[in-house]
Amino acid sequence: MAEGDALTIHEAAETTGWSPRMLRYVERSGLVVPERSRSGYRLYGPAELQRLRTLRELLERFDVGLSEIGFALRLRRDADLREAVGEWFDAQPHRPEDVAAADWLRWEQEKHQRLLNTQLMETAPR
Amino acid sequence: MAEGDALTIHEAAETTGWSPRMLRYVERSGLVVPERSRSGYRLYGPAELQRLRTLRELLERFDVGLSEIGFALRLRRDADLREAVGEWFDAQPHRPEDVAAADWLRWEQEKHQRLLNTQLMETAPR
DNA sequence: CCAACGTTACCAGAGGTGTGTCAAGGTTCG
DNA sequence: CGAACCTTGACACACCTCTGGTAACGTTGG
Repeated sequence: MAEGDALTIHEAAETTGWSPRMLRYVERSGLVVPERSRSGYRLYGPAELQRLRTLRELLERFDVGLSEIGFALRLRRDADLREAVGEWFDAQPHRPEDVAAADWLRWEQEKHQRLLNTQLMETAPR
Repeated sequence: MAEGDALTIHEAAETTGWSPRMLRYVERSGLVVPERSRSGYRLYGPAELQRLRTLRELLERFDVGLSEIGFALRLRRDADLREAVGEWFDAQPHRPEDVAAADWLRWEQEKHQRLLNTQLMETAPR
């Protein structure tokens, strides 16, 4: 055990529901980056643990991926990008929202349906 | 040619630099959704053409993908999601970003140093 | 009528994401 | 010292993104 109330990666994994593998992956995505001990061990403090738990909830609740939150982070940091994207959206003369939204929704539903189907195929091959 | 000054998918492809295949893909992503003729043909008007050109520039300039702009669109439309993501980012007590980045860099350097040391130990034990 | 175009629905292949596992080696601590 | 951790790196696999095809079939216009 190391100094302070910081947990090692395995301990952090157990209390947050992530796997150690995924904690390293999350770190690489830049979303939760723990401190390091002198010898290089990751040290997860209470703040990181909380952040990991809420991140998990966020991903599940909205069915988004790490890369998407990573892009949101990029949007938040890069003012040029944020502005350019905003301008592109704002430059809609007759905003096709409703039609597009309906289409998008249908597509999403179909995706989930496909996923569900394959899962059913796997778990109930009888 | 159809009614008005609308172009068919092939014509639109030529003047915007996308391929017909990609125009359908862009449509499915919800970013540029053209009107349809009575028989189902896609009709690209001047607004859509401009939108396609600027979208192209946006993607190249920032090296992002359609799915990422699609996520930005989702962020813009879904207030719940936008708020949740914002809260998650804001709930950073001591924002580890800068420190963590610096720390990581230091760690990398040290690792290389250690590696170099061990290599020296191994290759020059004579 | 028929050539040339449109539609959807598939297959395919390269590259990224998400996740597990394993190997080779360093660290901690009883 | 030795067990039980930790580190990075790599292989593997399934799914998604992006992009190109091809097939089967409907539409348009000379």
